[in-house]
Amino acid sequence: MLDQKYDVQSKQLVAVDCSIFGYEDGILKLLLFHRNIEPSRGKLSLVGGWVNEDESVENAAFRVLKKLTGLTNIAMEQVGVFSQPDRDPGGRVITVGFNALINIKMHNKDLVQEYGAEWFNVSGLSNLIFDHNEIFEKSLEQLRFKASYYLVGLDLLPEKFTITQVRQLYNSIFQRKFDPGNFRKKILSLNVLKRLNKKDSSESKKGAFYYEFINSEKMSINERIVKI
Amino acid sequence: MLDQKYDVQSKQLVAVDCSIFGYEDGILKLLLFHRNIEPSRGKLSLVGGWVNEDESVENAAFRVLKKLTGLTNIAMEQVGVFSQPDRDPGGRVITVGFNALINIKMHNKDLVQEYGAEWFNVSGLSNLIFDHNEIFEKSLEQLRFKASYYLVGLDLLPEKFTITQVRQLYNSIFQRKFDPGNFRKKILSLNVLKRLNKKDSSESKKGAFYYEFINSEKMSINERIVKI
DNA sequence: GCAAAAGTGTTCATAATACACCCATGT
DNA sequence: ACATGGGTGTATTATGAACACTTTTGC
Repeated sequence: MLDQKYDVQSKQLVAVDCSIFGYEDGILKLLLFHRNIEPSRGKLSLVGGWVNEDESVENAAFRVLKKLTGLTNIAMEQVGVFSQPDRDPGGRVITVGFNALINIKMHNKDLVQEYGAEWFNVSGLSNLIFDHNEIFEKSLEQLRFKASYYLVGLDLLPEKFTITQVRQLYNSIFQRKFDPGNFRKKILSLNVLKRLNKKDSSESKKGAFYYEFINSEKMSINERIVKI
Repeated sequence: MLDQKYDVQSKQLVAVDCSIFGYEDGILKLLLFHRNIEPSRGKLSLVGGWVNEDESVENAAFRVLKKLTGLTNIAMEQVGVFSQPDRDPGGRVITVGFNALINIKMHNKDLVQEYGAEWFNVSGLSNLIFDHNEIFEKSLEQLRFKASYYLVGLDLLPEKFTITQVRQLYNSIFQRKFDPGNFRKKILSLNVLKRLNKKDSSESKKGAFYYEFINSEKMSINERIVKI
């Protein structure tokens, strides 16, 4: 700080707002809830919560995610700070956007229902409250960016999965169709998947080999997966 | 927010800390100042300031930059939120890191001196207060990342500059030596520079053509400049 | 003439993309 | 037998990196 003392500064309300992405039936979805406090009661909102004095913003984000889905140990990432003084008509709130990508099948549906939350298809979302559209757009952009460099979301798929399933996940994230042959070659060239001897015959007559993840550590930012 | 009311939440001190990078004599530098309040009075610190209730964090960052350098209209970018409860021994402060890249020759040296600030070579910096080392490391990483996709810092150079000058700037940002031939070809292939008819003869006997920037708008993220 | 920076050209390896084509099998 | 998704191979093009080589001119 340039010169002012700590005790004469104005304090602010600080919150987190989480873009919780989920994947189910080949579709990328976002968890939203019907806001139950004024202002804008009943309208759609990202999942958020206040930041307490004795915790980091990351901790607040994890707390919010757990409260709504029951999930812990999910990677979350900062998206950015949103702090226009008038962004929340209810008062001055500085919010930190966070991203999470979860397996819809794994979360606690009772909690989601209790809070009036719902999963929405990400394509076409545009009527959230406040500046939540902006936060969501930036979150999606960041998810795509990350997915272009890292193999994301393997924990969203079953333990054993086919390359086609990975491709469908990527199709849903990027809203485009990747070439089956090229995508397969690219993913396998990363050397992070191990082919099993079992086959999945539910999607094709020939059957597709199952793969599993070896480990996550050493994927570098140089190994670009898809070009965006 | 999931359910709590606005008026019972705890408010926090919010600050910005800016990594102000400068370029001079072929060297990348960082503006730091000797902190003049307790705790840690006298130790080296990033340039920071408090966020007021009626402004965005971006506004606070611009305000701080102007206060210390006199400069306005400088692009600044969020680096991230740093919010460990104990990060500042003086009390709970949530800080937002910001980046700026300025031309050292253009700033107001009197202001810098008045606040006890100094320019330090970025290579080897490691003894800042609190978590400022972490903020600085992330800032430098972000600067490099951005410079790998966009032609940054052209306003740091004279109006008319040689390709060699651009390369030296990049050498200083990445702390490595780019191949003169390849760098030249890559930069010129972006089609954002226009060759002038004048030559600079101060650096070589043959003389090097001056170039100037055409415009900044349409550089896309696909046009990678250097691989990191 | 020579050193030194400016600038051009060549080669090699790698990677993205498009797309042809074979494989296996349930119906 | 044939349609369908699985999987492989190939041609094309673009790009990065290494580096040889040519140009210019002050000394």
